[in-house]
Amino acid sequence: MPVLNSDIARSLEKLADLIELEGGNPFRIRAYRTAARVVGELPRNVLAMTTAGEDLAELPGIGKDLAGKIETLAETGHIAVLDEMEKKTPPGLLALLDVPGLGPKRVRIIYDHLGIRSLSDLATAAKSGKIRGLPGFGEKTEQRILQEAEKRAGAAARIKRPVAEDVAEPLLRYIRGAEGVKEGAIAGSYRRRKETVGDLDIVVAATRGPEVIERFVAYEDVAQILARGPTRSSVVLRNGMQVDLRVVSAANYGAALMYFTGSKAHNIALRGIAAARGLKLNEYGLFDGTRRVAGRTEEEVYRVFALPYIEPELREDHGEIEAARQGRLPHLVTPADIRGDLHVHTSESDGRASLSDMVKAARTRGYAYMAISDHSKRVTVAHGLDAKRLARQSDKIARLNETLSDFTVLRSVEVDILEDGSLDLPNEALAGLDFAVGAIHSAFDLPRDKQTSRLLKAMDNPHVAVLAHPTGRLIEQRGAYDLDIERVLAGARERGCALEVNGQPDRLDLNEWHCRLAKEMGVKLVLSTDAHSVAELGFMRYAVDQARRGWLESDNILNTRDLAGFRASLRR
DNA sequence: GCCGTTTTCGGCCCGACTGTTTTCAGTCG
Repeated sequence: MPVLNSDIARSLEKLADLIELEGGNPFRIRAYRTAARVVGELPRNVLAMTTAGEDLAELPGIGKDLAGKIETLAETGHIAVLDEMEKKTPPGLLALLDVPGLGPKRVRIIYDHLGIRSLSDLATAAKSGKIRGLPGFGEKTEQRILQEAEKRAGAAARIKRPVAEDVAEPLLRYIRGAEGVKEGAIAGSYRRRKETVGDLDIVVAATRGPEVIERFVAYEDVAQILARGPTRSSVVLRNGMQVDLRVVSAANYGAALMYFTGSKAHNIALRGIAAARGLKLNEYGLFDGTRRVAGRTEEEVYRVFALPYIEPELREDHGEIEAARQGRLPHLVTPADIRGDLHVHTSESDGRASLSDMVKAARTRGYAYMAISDHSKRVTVAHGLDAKRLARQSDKIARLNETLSDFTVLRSVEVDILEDGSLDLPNEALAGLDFAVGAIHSAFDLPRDKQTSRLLKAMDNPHVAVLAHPTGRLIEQRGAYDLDIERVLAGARERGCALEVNGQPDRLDLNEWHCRLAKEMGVKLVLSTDAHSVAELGFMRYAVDQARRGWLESDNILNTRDLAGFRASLRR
């Protein structure tokens, strides 16, 4: 099995944990963690990069030493220093670090004094009251540890956007109802519009902090209060989500919003800029000594740095600061730019709404066009269409179009790509359509070469104008199928085939990195919902989010064009 | 271990909350 970037990142992270347990140099530890993050976020496989002769030491935060270690990890999956440290440390000890409230220092103390080396050891010791006597520990800490150890800490999965929104928006409205609240927002990865959210960070500008906190912890959905101070509080909701609230004054609001929007890496980079100018940036503002020079709005802070406003979706320390400095930040696509949906199902296959209902809903959304792309026959569970039924649907669409003056229904199909790369419908059937969307729904586990060729071969067919959910991943459920994404992207560009950014919250496929890579390579993209109901047409927003995180501009996306422009840009 | 608009050595982001202390370390974000 090839060593994935995520494997390398995990090894580096583990090494950092182990060094921390040993009480090693905190800055060395940070260097390993930074490197883990950088490698984990790389769009391309490390081995592919080094094979192509690229120097890893040119990556930010990675020097000569780490470049060597990373390369060794990529080639062998091992490095000596990690193997040695793992031998010295009981394997269960690292799991203790995942217990909230236990950091390296306390784990060390527990291990040194009591010989505890696993979660179950920990729970037993806590139950028999052995923890409370340790230096720096007390009764409360012991109780908390017991609770967390029994809960098997750190198991909380990340939450997908629709669920997060259902929880977050009512809660924010509730908090804003507190007296003296001037402004409020959900910050964190939620505001950066990441595909999943770990917890919620809420920032509020208010005159009286304690009253806002009081209202917050009294929210009916709160199951547990983790912390409550005059300006800050954390709770766990009944569904297990953690929510952190921070109350600041209106004069600090911009700085606080910025601070809690993150990402952490973006913030650290900004603070570096501040330090270089003799300034200090924190959640209360940007300071020159004790004098506040900015902080009411985010724009103000960026302005002092001589930077344009950086959209939250870009704040990942993935080059956005450099781009801002050079005045080449992308002009990100917005929902209003989208003129039509290109991947929509009806009750003819596995959709839940009729053709006319879907069309009506699309017109209500202000679209100029929409492509109907039901499944093809191979996908039997979805009642996929054969050539005959597809032709009948085309006729129906043609008749429907005659009744519409300001809207066009395009004839398409989500044609199944078979294991050998051939298509599930004959060319004659596809020729009667405006275009076809190709997609894989079977044989996910082909070896990389075969899977890649399969997709390339499917795109050889000139009717296939769009490749839907190109990597097949399902968030938190199933990884992408093994494929050479760069070959697929290059192949799509050569053939003039567009790749889809699928807005289903379980898919969001292509992902943000692929979007960015596609843009750099000049591959055309489309944003689609893959809607199976009227409501799911709203998933366009998630596709736009993903596109924005991938630095896409409306020019990179075909369905931002009017119908004539869109038709002209489709491959022939 | 990384890095350079003071620097190739000496720094490295910063503050709130908790629980344990009796002035602060540890943890978290």
